[in-house]
Amino acid sequence: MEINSKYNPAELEQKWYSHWMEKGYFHSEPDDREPYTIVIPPPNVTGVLHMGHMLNNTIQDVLIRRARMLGKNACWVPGTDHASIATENKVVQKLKNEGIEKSDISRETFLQHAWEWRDKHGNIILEQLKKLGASCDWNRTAFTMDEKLYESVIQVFIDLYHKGLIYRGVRMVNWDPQALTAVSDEEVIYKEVQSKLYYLRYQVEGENDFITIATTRPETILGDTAICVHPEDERFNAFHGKKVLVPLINRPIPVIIDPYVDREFGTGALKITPAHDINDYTLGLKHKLPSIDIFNDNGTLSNAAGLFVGMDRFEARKAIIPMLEQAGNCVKIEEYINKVGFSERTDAVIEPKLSLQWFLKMEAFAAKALEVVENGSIQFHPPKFKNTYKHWMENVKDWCISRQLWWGQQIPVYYLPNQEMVVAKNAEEALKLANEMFPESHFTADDLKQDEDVVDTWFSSWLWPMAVFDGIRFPENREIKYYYPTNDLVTAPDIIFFWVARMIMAGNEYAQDIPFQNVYFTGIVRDKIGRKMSKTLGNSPDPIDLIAQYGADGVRVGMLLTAPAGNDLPFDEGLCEQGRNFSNKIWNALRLVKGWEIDTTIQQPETAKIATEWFESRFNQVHTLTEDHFEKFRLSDALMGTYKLIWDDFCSWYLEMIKPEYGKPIDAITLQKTVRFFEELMLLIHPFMPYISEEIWHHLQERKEGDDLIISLKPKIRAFDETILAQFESASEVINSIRKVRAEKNIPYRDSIALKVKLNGPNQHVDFDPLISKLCNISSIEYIDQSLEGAFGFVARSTEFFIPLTENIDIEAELKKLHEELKYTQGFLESVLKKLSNERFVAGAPEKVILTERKKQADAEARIKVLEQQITGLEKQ
RNA sequence: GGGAGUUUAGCUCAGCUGGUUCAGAGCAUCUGCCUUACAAGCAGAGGGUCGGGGGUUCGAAUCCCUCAACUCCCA
Repeated sequence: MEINSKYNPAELEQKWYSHWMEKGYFHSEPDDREPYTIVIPPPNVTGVLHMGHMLNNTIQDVLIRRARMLGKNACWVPGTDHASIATENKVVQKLKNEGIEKSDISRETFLQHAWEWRDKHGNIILEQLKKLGASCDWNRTAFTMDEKLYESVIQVFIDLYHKGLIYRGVRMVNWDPQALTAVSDEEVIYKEVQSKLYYLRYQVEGENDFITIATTRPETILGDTAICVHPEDERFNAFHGKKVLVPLINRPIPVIIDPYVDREFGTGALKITPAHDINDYTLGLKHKLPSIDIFNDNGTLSNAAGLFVGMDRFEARKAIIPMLEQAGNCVKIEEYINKVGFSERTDAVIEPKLSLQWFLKMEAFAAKALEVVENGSIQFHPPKFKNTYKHWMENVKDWCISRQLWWGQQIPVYYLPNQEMVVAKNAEEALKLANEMFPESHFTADDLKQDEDVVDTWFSSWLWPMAVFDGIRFPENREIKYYYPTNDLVTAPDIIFFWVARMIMAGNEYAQDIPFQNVYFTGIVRDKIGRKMSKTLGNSPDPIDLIAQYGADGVRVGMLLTAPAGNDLPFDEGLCEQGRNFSNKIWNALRLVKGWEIDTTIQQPETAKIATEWFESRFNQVHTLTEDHFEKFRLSDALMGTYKLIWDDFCSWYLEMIKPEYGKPIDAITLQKTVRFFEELMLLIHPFMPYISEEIWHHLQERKEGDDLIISLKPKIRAFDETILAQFESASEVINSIRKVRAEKNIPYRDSIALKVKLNGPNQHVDFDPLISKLCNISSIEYIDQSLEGAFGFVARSTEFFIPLTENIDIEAELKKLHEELKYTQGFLESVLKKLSNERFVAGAPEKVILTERKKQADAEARIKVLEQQITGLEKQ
């Protein structure tokens, strides 16, 4: 059987993914095994796979595959969220292209379009995850607008309302006067704009004195309800407690005192317009100022403005200046650059606007959610995010949960003609409730008007770990009991509050338990010059192209190699190339092993026996280390450890050690052990490289139906022999030195050489002598008592090695090399002696440290002696 | 403006509560090799006064102070 010398992933990946799916290996049902559960951070249903998803889902797949191989009942629940803002935008846009305006169609019709859109485009991202190899339980694919999740959201809203935690209140939102909707903070783009700073003076009531303020929005003076100065700003002491008149309309407003004012900015006096600026709004609340909303929803001035009613806000700004100048209120105008928010959707200038919204009280939730992180019930990886979390939870603000949109869970509040409201899960119940509350009113269905708004998408995501198991509607059901709390959550730190914290809160409230035990925060994937990868910048490679080019395994390895938890990942295609090269390396190791003829009659050579013993220990040593890395969620270290075990220890050392001479067969014991090692290596690498490991697994042996790697148990950690590992270390030093001599002297590998050894202490590599011979093409190793003259040599630790050659030796060069080494060793010895002669060191340092220093001293002294002997020997020649 | 974090080889990062061989890894670089598994490879090599300064200590990349640069979050 001829195996291609280049590993070709595309075909094999398809083959194995289908096979795993057919066998139902990803599917989980509750049983008596220990569960291991991950819920996917549901990607946006409008999204396509980007590098952030690749990283995030690769990590989840590594964890879930590892859990499966540890014999746990692994369940990874996939799904998407409905992303109300983004999806609604897409649908509005699509309808617009078809000549349909959202305002011209009913809510029902719009939602039909939205569902159509979702059915058509909503699963792209999940299909892409399959290419990556994600072993999600696809039977459990969930969507935040699915009936059970939708109902859970409504149920929770109603419950929290009845608990008095949900209330309706006024709040400043980002208003888009063109789209006539509030937009979220994330949809506001701040741009630097060349504008003007107007200095306006307000007359003190009943006096001929003035106070001057600076503003970029002179038209908003019509909504002013105070002037604010800093309490310690002596320039304004005279104004404390007085009233001033708003220019043009002469409304008297108070001068208030608050340290919020930046004394350096403008004149040090600040106009306060609570209805149109978030900071002013806060100050207004604090000082109990009235709010005067001078704008209509479309950005024109309202009756409340008193002047310019019906005029656009920017027109009004132009119009007011001449009037102010004429009235003598305009002191000066300066050029000024400031940041202005624009709507991502319409590019209209965002107007901060007060509006009536629904809120959820957060304080009690936050306290409990903080506690479970502080007391370690939930662990963050890396732990530094505890600080961020704590800061958020201690400065929590009530959650505005309403959105002026249609795509989402509609708020279950019904308004009655008598200004009252009822909260119920549907119209029938609401009607029933309304008539129970007001029996004399005899309401009919038409009297009830449901709140137009939907809840924030996060208000469904926060229930995700429970709702996917239907644990909100049926808290006692078998699945929620079995799978919840989930084990690990993998997500990005920028949603630590939006999502992570809120899931913890919801878990406390509805399951009386944490939602997960560990939170692994990934970094942000950036491009080579440090920019965040984004669609708008166009600096993100298409992950699907990368997979086509390097294989899913290659890309997975590439992503993980430089992605320690919480650190940003400067992405470089070279990393995927490294991953691909590694696949190829493994592939070629297979070709080598499969190429050997077996001869059951031959004895196992001594070299192979030592090699298998050594590798057995080496494997277990590295295995132990990688397990530790896994436990600490240091996945890139775990991967690198396994990578080097395969590439360096297995391929470069072990296979070379046991390799039969060209054309010669291999003995049965060695081959059988080698195949087993190879299998175990594939078991270790499988979570990182699922495809190639499965493929190799099936090449190594004939497998029975269902004997697949993905469901095999990973090896148990076994003890390892430190002595043989130390011997190898010693032997590898010798081998390296011989190779160096060969390289320096241009001695080709095919020319065998003799090696003479003069021991000056214990022989630390004796068992490996046959391997030294084999790997360095040594014809004979001879132990001698006298230094050999006229030979090349080197000193490893305190043992001298000589390679007799016919070639002339450059004595000068050899001497120079020896002198350098001697000088270095002497310097080293000196520093050790300095330490040891320091009384305070000897008195203060622990016994162990002193012992190692003594050993360093002895080793250095022995080595110096040997080097000096060699030098005198050479000098005699 | 407030808070958090980062600063170790050309790049990306390890380095746990200060103490083993004079600071490690991967990639990149350089040198030599088409050696019959692999040039997507093999065998070697070079490269860091651990951001600057100060301090504590017998001893500091590791603790403290200070300065600087960068990043993120909040405002």
